[in-house]
Amino acid sequence: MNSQKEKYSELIDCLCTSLRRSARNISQIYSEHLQQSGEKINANQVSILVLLSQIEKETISELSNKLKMERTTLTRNLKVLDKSGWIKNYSGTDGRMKFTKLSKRGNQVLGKILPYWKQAQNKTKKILGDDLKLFQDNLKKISNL
Amino acid sequence: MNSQKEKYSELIDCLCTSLRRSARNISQIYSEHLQQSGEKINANQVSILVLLSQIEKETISELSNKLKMERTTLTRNLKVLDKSGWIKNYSGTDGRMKFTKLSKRGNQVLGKILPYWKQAQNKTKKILGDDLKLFQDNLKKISNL
DNA sequence: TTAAATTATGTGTATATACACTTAATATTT
DNA sequence: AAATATTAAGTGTATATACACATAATTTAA
Repeated sequence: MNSQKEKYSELIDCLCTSLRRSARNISQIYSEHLQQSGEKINANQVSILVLLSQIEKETISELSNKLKMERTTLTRNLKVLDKSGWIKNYSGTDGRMKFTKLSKRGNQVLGKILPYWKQAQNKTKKILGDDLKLFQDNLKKISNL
Repeated sequence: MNSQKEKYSELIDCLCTSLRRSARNISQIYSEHLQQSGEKINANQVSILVLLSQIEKETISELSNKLKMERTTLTRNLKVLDKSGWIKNYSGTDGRMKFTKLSKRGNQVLGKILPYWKQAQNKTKKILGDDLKLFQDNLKKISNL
């Protein structure tokens, strides 16, 4: 059945598949570099800590909006960060809300991994060369689809 | 501590984070379109079935190389496809190897989701416009980092 | 003010991902 | 041929992801 092969051949150039594949690989690259800091931390965890470093304290829902990450996914991700002592949780007047903040140790870890993150980022930028800005713009477009 | 905010501000433009975010979102888009076929299938599962449609039968290791997907990840992904009856497994003369092939039902499913996949793919292509080819090239570069 | 609707968050379940380790089979070495 | 090394695949564990559903607190409507 050679017709089958041709029937689905266009499905090979799937943009979703390509993006997932790239995300897998770049996650590996970044995480490998981060390992060299001696901290047991990965790229996804860093991205959340970085957001926390840029704000005072915010609710899970607000954070999930900014990260464009499903709220319940974030809940589970935060649990891991909490276990490592990198974040701190607070409650406010509204008993439903839960506020999250970067902890002192979380801040220290960010400082420690910074140079290794830079290495990974530079490595990636080098690959993209002049296409960097356009590439980032296109990623943003897809994130907002 | 405003200095902290500036100290890590460059970490916000993390290419890894952007790629992961885009991958999450595009996966949602594709999966939503695929749902409309009536089949309970997602974009990742399609990508594996598509690869299988292009080959005769291959070992897990060979498949994981072609997909650039960790072998043990693929093992688990194949288990899901097997449960749905979309693939078929064979053993060869070498008792260690396990060969996987698209099943008749798997082939049917691919035919059924094809138009919905096309919708998602066109939607994405439209967003990228003239940047499509360059974008794909850059994704490929990152996949091969 | 009590009932109903809304809101913020968490949990159950399933899939995706990857590393460390295990197991079984084949190939190589002695 | 038996011991050793290599190879192919699976399992344990942990994290990431997302949907459906549950729960608790607050707000709105009656």
